[in-house]
Amino acid sequence: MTTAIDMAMVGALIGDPARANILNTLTDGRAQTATELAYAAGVSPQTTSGHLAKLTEARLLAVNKQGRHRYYRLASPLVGRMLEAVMAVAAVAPPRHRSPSKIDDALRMARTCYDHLAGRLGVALADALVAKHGIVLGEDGGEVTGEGSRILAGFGIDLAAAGQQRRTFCRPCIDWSERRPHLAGSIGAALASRCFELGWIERQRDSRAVTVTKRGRRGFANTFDLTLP
Amino acid sequence: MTTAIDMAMVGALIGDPARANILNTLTDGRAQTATELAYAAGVSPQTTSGHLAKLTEARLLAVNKQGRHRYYRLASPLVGRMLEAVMAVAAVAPPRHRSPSKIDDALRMARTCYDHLAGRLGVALADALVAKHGIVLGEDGGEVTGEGSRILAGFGIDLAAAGQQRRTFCRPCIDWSERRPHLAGSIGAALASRCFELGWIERQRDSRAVTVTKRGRRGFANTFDLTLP
DNA sequence: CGGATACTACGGTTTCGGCCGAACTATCGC
DNA sequence: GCGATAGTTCGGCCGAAACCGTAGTATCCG
Repeated sequence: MTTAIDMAMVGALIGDPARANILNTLTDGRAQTATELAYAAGVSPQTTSGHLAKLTEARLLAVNKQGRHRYYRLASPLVGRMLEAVMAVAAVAPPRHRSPSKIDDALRMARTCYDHLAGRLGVALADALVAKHGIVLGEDGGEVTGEGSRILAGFGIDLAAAGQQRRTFCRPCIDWSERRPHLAGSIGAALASRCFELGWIERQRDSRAVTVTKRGRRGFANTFDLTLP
Repeated sequence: MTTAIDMAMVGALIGDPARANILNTLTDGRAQTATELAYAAGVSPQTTSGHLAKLTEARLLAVNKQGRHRYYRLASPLVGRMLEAVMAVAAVAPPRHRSPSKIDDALRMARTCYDHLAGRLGVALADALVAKHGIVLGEDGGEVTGEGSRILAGFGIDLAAAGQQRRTFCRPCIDWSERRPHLAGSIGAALASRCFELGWIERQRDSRAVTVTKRGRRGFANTFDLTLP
């Protein structure tokens, strides 16, 4: 069964703590330099370099050379979805001593996950859309209703423009901090980018966390009946 | 980042060749005894026992004790989806010496993947439904059209009964042998079980492969305009 | 009860791979 | 050109874990 060997190879790549840290920090979709990743991984630059070489050779990462910097990023959305899936299992799997306080509060509140929103904000947004009957979410799929299209159009997301042939899809993604699904897929991505565009949320420096602005707080309340703590 | 450690733990579990073999043979959704898995893993029963214990403790597998046998199976669909995702990137990732002939022809032709159909049959079925405009498939989502509901109903799948509140969803799943999406999700599962029910396909002993019966060949041709080699 | 089968527990060996220190190459700013 | 920064390569050390042989427990069958 030659295919299982390939699976093992990918698993082993994820299976090292340093590499897992690297992959984890790259799940926000942005590219990072080798040095930044070394800091995130908690190992020396030399060691990090080796890890990055392996990950790149295996096509999990891609590199952009820019002057003396090398920007690493996830090679494809496929890799991002795989990491999501692994995280989902990891969140449920171990009965181990998990100290919930260890998870950064800001991250737990709101963060980006490749191209969409996660954390309490992401989950709350999904819940709000479900409550308004704008979307229907199941275990392994989701659907935008007619009402949902209307809501999203009102929010400034043009579903038709998003592609006549390439449909805009709605995919649930299990949130590892909240253990409940949030919105991924093209709908999730469109929602997130529209929120950035409106200035409702802003990326934090050196973190996957995002902060909800004052305007965003009002906006989420008005548009989605969503009250954030 | 305590969460990356959990991810690494899961990755390390997948990352051993013996364990990868075990997980891979369990992706067909059936339960297997420790001895059968030892054979599949290619290591001694003692070693296998240790691996199974680790996988079970991490909640990737679940056990059913029956007499002196222990039946191991994937602990949840979540684990199945994770393995699908890992396989998908493993299939794309390595430029390594991959000998395509090594993949068993029967497996390549048709097999089960947790609860749905994969291989050429699975991909062809998905293609046929797309061609008939019964479903729309994108990278990370799918949708059943009105025409699709009609086709499926004619095939004996009652979408309404499948759940009023729990909608029947359509999810693409990248096939590692064909490198193209086939149908997963509740639609994929319903299709597969209906095919078994009609006697169109049959499980092979000691393999994840399935064979298309004579009746199945006619049925696929008549119902889905699908000609199999 | 007694032998056979299914599985698990323990101990010792060996290999694999992560890690860092030191040294090397490439780019930037001056 | 020169020093500084970003990044990689090399070599040696060391710990974790996979593996099997042996031995032990549970279950089936006659």
